[in-house]
Amino acid sequence: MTIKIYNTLSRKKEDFETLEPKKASMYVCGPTVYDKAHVGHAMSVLVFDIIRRYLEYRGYEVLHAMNYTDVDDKIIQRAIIEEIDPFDLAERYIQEFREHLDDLNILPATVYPRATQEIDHIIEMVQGLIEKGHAYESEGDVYFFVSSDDDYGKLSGRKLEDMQSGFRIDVDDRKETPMDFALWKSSKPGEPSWESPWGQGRPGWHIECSAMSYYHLGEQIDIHGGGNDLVFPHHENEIAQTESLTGKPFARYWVHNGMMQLRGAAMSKSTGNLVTIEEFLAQHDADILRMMVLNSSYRSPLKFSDETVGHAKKALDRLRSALRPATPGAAGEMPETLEAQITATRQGVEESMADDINTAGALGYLFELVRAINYARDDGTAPDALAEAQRLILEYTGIMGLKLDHTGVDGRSGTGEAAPFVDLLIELRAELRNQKLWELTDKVRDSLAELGVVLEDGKEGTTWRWG
RNA sequence: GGCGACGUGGCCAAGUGGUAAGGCAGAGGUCUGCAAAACCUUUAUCAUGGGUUCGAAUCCCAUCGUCGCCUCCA
Repeated sequence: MTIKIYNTLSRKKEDFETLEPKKASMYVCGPTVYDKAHVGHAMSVLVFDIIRRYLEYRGYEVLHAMNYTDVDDKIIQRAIIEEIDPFDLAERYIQEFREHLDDLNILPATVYPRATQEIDHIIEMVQGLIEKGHAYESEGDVYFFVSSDDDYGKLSGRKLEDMQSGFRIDVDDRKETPMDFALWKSSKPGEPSWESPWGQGRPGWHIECSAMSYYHLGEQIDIHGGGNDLVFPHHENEIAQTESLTGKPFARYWVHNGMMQLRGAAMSKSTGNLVTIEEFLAQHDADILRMMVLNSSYRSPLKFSDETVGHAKKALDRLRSALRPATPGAAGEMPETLEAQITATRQGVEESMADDINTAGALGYLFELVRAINYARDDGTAPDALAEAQRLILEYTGIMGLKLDHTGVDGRSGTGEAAPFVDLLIELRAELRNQKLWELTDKVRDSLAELGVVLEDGKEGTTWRWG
């Protein structure tokens, strides 16, 4: 089945065809590390993790690069305020981000390039652009000459004339034209800087990604991704730089995720409208955030609120409900409805995922299978006869990166070490039930519930799970 | 002001030409000491107004509204 993916460049879904068969190169713009990352960053990382997992499921070998911008104005500013070395500051947040990636069950990228470790490549690229007449040096800065790029604006759909007419009067004499952007910035005393043919300085924001993509993945790549707030100017400028140098199309598919919204506005570091990943994970299972992303379109805005978080949690519980074992002693055969639903789900999920990674559509089919499984269990279907459908749930949720095991808020996992104690309480409670001491019976259940343990009395006895 | 995206039931959200998936919440029921869970039944004509078409949530135009970008931001 052909994979279709939405390309920001063409504003259409396109058939996914890689430069090399069965190999996909993907460069995703990572964070600028000057502060704690928020769940919006996590969303972006999750989206591309899901895409990557899906491509691997479809047999692609994925070369995946995610960068850290570890030198820029914000980092320098922040370092001055905190009176620490900017490199230490960046390092601290990179380490923190790495831990988040791990907690969020993100597959490790092939490479994690950083601007400060690619200075030679960046300088080489800037020089190449100057030689080709696409950039010029001015008082120690180097600017990209936007007018030299005849298709500048093609990604964001802007025309140079429109932008310049609406542009504020820019009194920067160092630039030829107002839209020109810095490839290399001369440094002030005390700022991090590197030797260059144009004096001491540091790279501009956009060039680092062009350079890192070029040197780690090649002149041309299959997927270039990031949040849709990066379309302009960041990705527009990356295209301008790379294509002006190579004369070839840069990325085949430009993929952008929508913004996470909090209180009606995009989460943003600069406005402080955010929930950090740290705060989120202190209270919730990582699967919940992934579920929120999965249950909507990756390109649309995603609302973050107590309510939407709650929805995701419920949806996860529902998926897990399908994995509960068959009723003890059940020996029934697989009902036809379940068999039919397995086929329908398999087909539906495959079609949905191939259609621009439509995870929400795919989940719809999984939930239908959940219902069929639960129905079959109630109907007395034997464990073996449930197993195939349950395996399918695990297989597909696995492709989406869900774990479905329950890790409690404070790290207790699965049935874990608390199990013998809970079992003991259930045993005692069974005795109370026999004696019809309902008040005490209910008290045990309520008290356990407060500790996060949910008791459920069924025909074959009491079962429990983390709630 | 310019560019782009979007507007589906109480909430979240699929569906891009043939009479609306799924989740949550709600109502009724089965089961249960009660509850929970699970299961069954049930709840929409797709922002508004025009147009194209045998037929539109789905295409076109207009209006209203929301969001993003145009300065650093996933």
